[in-house]
Amino acid sequence: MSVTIKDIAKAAGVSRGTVDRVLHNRAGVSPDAVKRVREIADAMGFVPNRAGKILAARKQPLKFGCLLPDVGNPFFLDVISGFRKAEAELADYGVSVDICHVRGFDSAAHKKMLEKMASAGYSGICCATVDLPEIQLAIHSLIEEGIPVIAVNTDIPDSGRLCYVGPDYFNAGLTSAAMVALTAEKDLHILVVTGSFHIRGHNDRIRGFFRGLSDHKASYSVIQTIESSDDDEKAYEMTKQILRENEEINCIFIAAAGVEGVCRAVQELGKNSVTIAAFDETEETVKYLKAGLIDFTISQEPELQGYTAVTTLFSYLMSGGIKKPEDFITGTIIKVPENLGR
Amino acid sequence: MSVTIKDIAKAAGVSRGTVDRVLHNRAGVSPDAVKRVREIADAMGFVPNRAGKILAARKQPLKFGCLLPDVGNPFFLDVISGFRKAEAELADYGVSVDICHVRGFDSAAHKKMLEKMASAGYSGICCATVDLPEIQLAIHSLIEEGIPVIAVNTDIPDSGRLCYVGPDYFNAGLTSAAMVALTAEKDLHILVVTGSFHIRGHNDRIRGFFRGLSDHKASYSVIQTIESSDDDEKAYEMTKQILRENEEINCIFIAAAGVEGVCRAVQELGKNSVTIAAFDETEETVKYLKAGLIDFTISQEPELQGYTAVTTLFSYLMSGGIKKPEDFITGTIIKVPENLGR
DNA sequence: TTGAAAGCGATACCAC
DNA sequence: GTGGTATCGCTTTCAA
Repeated sequence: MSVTIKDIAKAAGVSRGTVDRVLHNRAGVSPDAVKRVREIADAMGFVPNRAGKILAARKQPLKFGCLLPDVGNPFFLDVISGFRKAEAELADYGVSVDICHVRGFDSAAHKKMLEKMASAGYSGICCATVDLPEIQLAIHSLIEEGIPVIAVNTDIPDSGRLCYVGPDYFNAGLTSAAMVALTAEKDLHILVVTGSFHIRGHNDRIRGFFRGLSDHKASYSVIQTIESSDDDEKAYEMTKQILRENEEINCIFIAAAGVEGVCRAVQELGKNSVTIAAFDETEETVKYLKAGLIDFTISQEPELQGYTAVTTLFSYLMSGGIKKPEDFITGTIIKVPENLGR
Repeated sequence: MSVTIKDIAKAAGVSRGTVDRVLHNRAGVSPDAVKRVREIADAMGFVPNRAGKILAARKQPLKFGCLLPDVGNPFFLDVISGFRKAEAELADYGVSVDICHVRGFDSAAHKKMLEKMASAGYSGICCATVDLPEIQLAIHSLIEEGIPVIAVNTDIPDSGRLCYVGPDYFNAGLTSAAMVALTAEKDLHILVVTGSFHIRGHNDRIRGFFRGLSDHKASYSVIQTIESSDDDEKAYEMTKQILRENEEINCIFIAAAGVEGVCRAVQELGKNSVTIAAFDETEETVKYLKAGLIDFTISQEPELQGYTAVTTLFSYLMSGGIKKPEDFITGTIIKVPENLGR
């Protein structure tokens, strides 16, 4: 059996209350007692018992807030189900999770939501937001108010966030290139469709992709790079036009949403031999994978992201915020029709 | 806040002790009280609080036993690290895990170990063993003694085991075929190297593979099927000879261990254009993936298997063994050099 | 057949 | 500054 507060109290010749005060760096203990308790606790290798903590903590239940740019973006449904799974698992421990929805990636809207969340009484916050200076500042002030923040899906390194939980976008691009190199013709003429030139994840995927092609000594040329703004209609129109004007295109790299639009254009033009590289396991990518238009997609364990973010926040608070948790990088998952959904 | 035993006791006009007795189907309660408590508990939607249970349960700590055929088989190292991870996470809750090592798949040795484990005082057992009648019986008697058993990595359907935690071997074969179809030439001349003709997982992978090739309308012929007994030396000798005698072989499907031997033979003969399909992310497959001899391997989340088996057993016991947990099928994970280790 | 009470480990709060 | 004590939800034991 492991060491308890009671053991320490006895060994130090003080009461459990005093030990608790020392362990939580609370004022009102004589320097002498502080020193003795600290030493004994260290010597005995004290680790607080989670079950006991949790039970005692039920008097002040924990509420977490999760910010998501998910209105109109089905990808985040899986992240949400991860949040909910964690909430269900931690319900006994007095944890509840609020989801705060925002449409798109408008930084003003995100900032406003973060400010609103600051005064909602959350014990911790998970957010998938944009890495821009005003957001970094908003997160900074949350942290100064003592609310820990975890960056989910998109990192915000200079914000003081506790840690990052999400994919390695560069590696996903790299892996996509490996799959293209295995699959496709040697002479690639590529159309790149990105979501936004300003979102780092998209850029990292593209960088990774071309690095990967180089690593594989593939000969390739980029015919054009377009921005879909995650809008299928726009992606459709632009793709169709560009494919008409550039017969030689034999590979389309879709760094973000817009899959439906691109695929529709390809299908209508009957260009079935074009290799399409996509990301994530959404309704659209699944549809076109099954249809055989897309050969593979690279996914990123979205549900695990949501789940891990919440449980990490909980563990952090339960351990008294001693040490910052490590970043959690989710897998680079290759999906072909055969292993969809598993 | 949720319903507690105290709430029920008050509502039913009995003591907490009586409620507890009813909830655990213990004798010594008047039929009248039983009925009332049951009804009220149901009506109020009582769900026992894990933290409370765990804390009270510390007086009788839980010990789990895990049977593994891992002596000489590096694949199981990852499964073990999953067991250890779960143990560390549940240490606060009084859980400890013993690993019982067995060499190979000799059913007599497995049976003996299971019998030994029966009298070691375990509250639950996880086992990766062989699906043979004598083992089924041994597991049956464990269960009759009230020790729940979870099958890890290899299912033993007719044993009364609580559930199965492991991969879908057939799907792994199917997915392997899809990768070969993407990668390789159209006219396949295949050498199949299996571990044992008697292990279902290996057979399922092979079945899945050929089903997948058919689905992809690949034209193929099987030149030969050999049994490596997970022995690299044997695999090396046989592969070398067969490759010499059958120049046309352009694809080797390795359903189990023996990767090192096969690859060495291929390398020595300079047959670098042969497509090799392998399984798992072991030291050997990683080595030959990086060397470019293997294009891809299909992995199965071994660590997650170990982790899930133990946590599932724990949850089951903590919930009072109310309902059998669901099977947990781990992912069919495609690994290329780029996404190794993530 | 039942109730009351003593824990499990950590925390909060009220006395002194 | 400090000790004592009630509490979180559940289990177990001892009396009655």
